[in-house]
Amino acid sequence: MARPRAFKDDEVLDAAIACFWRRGLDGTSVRDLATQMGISGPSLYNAFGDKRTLFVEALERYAACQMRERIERLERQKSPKFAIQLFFQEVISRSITDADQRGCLIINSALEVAPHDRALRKVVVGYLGEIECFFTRCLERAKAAREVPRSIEIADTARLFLGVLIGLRVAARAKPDRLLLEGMVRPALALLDHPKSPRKDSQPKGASQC
Amino acid sequence: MARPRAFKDDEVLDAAIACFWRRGLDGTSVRDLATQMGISGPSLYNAFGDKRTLFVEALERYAACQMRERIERLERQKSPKFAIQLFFQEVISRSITDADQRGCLIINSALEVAPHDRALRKVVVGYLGEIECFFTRCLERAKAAREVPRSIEIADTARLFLGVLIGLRVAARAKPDRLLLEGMVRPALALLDHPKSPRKDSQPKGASQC
DNA sequence: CATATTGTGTATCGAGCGATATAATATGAT
DNA sequence: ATCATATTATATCGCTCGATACACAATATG
Repeated sequence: MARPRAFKDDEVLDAAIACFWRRGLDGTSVRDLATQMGISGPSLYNAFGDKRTLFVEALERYAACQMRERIERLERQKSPKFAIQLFFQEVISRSITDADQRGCLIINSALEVAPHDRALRKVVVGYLGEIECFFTRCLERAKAAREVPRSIEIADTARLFLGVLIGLRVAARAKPDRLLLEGMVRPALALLDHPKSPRKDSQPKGASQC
Repeated sequence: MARPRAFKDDEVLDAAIACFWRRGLDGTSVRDLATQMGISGPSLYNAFGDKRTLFVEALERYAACQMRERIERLERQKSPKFAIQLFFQEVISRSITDADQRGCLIINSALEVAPHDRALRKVVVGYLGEIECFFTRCLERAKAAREVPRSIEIADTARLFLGVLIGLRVAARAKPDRLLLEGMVRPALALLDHPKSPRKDSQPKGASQC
């Protein structure tokens, strides 16, 4: 029995995500947020508490709309091995396309805010764990389906993929170069191929440029 | 023919490194810097220009004293394969020991400042390139010495190691857990082992905890 | 319609930011 | 010793930060 909101929470939250994604938590001012969200400062505080709380909600919505969306969509693939390949292909594609070089909000937060904020660290670690579990599930299914070599160590390989993903997204913020990013991923994905598969082994010769 | 500095540039620069390493460029105030460096604000500006210039110099000194020191020291190892293994072992050890979870200043900067600062991006990309080249050189030597399988693709494997290193250092800032970090690295380093090596293949069974 | 309750916009709070004007201080060259 | 020059500390600049006090606007219930 009072005046209703003049905006939808999810829509302004998307604008907040855009801000935090580009500039991080500290790099985004409340004024930036209010402007991009199309509301005024006090409305922001009234609806979301304070800046940090808004960040937590934006991060959660990001996780749902970006990370989990991709995971669930790819996991509907018939081939779990192909799901993993598509995952990296998609991330690389996004990374070299994005003009703002935003990377991944979760991974950006792992570096920016996790070390200084215990509560947020737990949240971020949880999201990273979800990604690792996606890899784990895919690897289990792939192994059961004989899509990958029997010798693969699932837990460690999932951790490797998580590491490569993080490395990929961070490297892309500084150097969004397709050669670099695909080169990073290729030897990791090659672990999924059967060792006796057809060898197209010819490698470019010559000394390195170092 | 004037009043001499009351401090040594390198010493106060080390204090500046400590600040930037813990809190980043934006997270460190000039007052923090001056206090930790043991000098006053105007002295800082007189000696180093402005905050960003100080950061560039601190980053360069970090690269010299931390990154290149490790690279050059490990490259004096007889075995290039062992050099790579030691590299990761050392980084993991530091990562889980560091109470402040500072990670690597270069990698932190790749994420914090590189996307928004063209000049600094080139600097950071240069440092990352030095790391990649370290891996490349080690792999070339290892291959020539038959320490690693002939089938290894040097360029991509070096990129993978760079990616895993970045992933490792970022993940460690959020979750400095030995199991996770060593698990990440293990399958990557396993690429360096000869495929026919003794199989200690027994893997822990059971479903994952996801 | 009247009232209670909530959302909104203007204007502003104190605090901290990066950077400096100013003047006193300390040294090498003459 | 004196001067020229560079370094130093105090105090403060204008600005932006996150967060709010306040008054007004809009709706559900009586």
